Amino acid sequence: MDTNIKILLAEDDVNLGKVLTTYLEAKGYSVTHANNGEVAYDMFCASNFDICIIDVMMPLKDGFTLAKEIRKLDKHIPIIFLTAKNLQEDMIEGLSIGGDDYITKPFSIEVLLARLQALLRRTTQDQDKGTPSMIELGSITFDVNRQTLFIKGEEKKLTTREAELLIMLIHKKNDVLERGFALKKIWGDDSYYNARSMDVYITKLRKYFVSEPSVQIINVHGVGFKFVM
Amino acid sequence: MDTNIKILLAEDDVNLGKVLTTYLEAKGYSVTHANNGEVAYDMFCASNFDICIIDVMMPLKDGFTLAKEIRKLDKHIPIIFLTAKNLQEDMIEGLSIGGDDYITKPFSIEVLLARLQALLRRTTQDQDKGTPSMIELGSITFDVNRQTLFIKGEEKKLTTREAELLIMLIHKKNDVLERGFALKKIWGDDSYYNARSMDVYITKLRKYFVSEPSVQIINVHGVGFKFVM
DNA sequence: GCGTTTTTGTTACGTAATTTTAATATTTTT
DNA sequence: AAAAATATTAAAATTACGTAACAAAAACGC
Repeated sequence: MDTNIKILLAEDDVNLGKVLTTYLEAKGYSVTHANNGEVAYDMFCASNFDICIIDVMMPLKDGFTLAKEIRKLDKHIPIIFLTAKNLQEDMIEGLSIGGDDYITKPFSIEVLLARLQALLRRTTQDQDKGTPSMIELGSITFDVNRQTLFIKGEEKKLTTREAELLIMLIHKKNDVLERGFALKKIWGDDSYYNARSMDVYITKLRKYFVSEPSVQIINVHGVGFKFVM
Repeated sequence: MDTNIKILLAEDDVNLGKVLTTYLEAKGYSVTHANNGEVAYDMFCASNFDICIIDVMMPLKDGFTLAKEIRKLDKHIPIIFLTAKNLQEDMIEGLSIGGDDYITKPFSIEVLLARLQALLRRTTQDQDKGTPSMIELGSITFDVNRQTLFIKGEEKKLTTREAELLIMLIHKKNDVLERGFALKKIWGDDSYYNARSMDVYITKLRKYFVSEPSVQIINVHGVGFKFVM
């Protein structure tokens, strides 16, 4: 799981609440379970959640009222409604007061998870980070995004093919990158000529690393190549 | 209605397609209706939509395949699936390949509208947050609305084409913008001469960023261009 | 409307990337 | 050790990209 997503679960059915909590926690989420709408509201105020799952019919404060109050405090937080009622008017009301999704009971727990993930995917847009762009290869640095090697201060731009192949080799560092696998991934099929083409690129990559003997691309006869360092 | 939201509707059932189109247009949306997956894909490439509503079972190209292809070109566009199947596995698959919602037939048209609005509310909101008028590109600022770059205090007004291309590149930041895709979107078709024209504009954009080496427009041979920063 | 400016499109050609070819070398199998 | 399979390398051929210079079209001011 990403960075410990915090879920507020408002559900008065003790059984269902426990099942959901256990399941979601097993999936790596941090779950706070409230047994009624008022407690849920207090908990919402007391802490920072990433998403709310709210049962519509609850004692003391129903789910719609709770959702409206939460929306007043936070216009952006994702809200999923759970409900035993399958009335279309209720669904429309739930969505129109600011809910993002509306799941009717009985529902499969996997479906809830799928909808939860779909919603989180959309709301937590952190796609900027995620790919460590810089990789240290001994004294040589490889900027993956820029397809560039920095060799003793010198900047060497790689071609697309060179970069693709190097990424695959590094991904299998100290382990064999199989010929056929790399060929299919990069060249689309493992024909004779593509295999020779790959050989050409192996040669080119080796030349870039002559100044760094701790890095080597060694051949494993009949199998593929191994990037060792 | 906001600013004329454009919907791509991929639905092979002619009747349902017409009903939905009429209804959504009456609600102020602009609807483009495709009768099968292949036509839908072509239409997606040919213009700019705000949301896609995709039937899962369609001739020539099924909805899941279509959605995957669309997701490859645009990571952010909201997608709602429609389907006659009520299989949980299909719903989970649909959501996990990048769908935002999954509605099973028969459905009430009001429910579709409510879910559509809930999703648009979230995505247009996020867009406002995620794509502000001013975009910082290293030391250079790009005013999207005014199509202007601010380079070391100097104001450089971009032409429409330059701005269109730059916006598409930024939208795919650190990822490949496919040649054919950009050509169809901006130039209408991906003929040889339009491709050369695109090259010319890439050259122009690169010149604007010479003073900011952390920003680069890298060619991915045979595929397209990557705006990295 | 008319000339000017700006923007966009076209063309030609140089450069670079990739694939194909071929000659040679190495490793494995028999 | 010979034969077969596989690998290395340079170089030629092919394909894709980059850019300058020019042409056409659209937008603008008068």
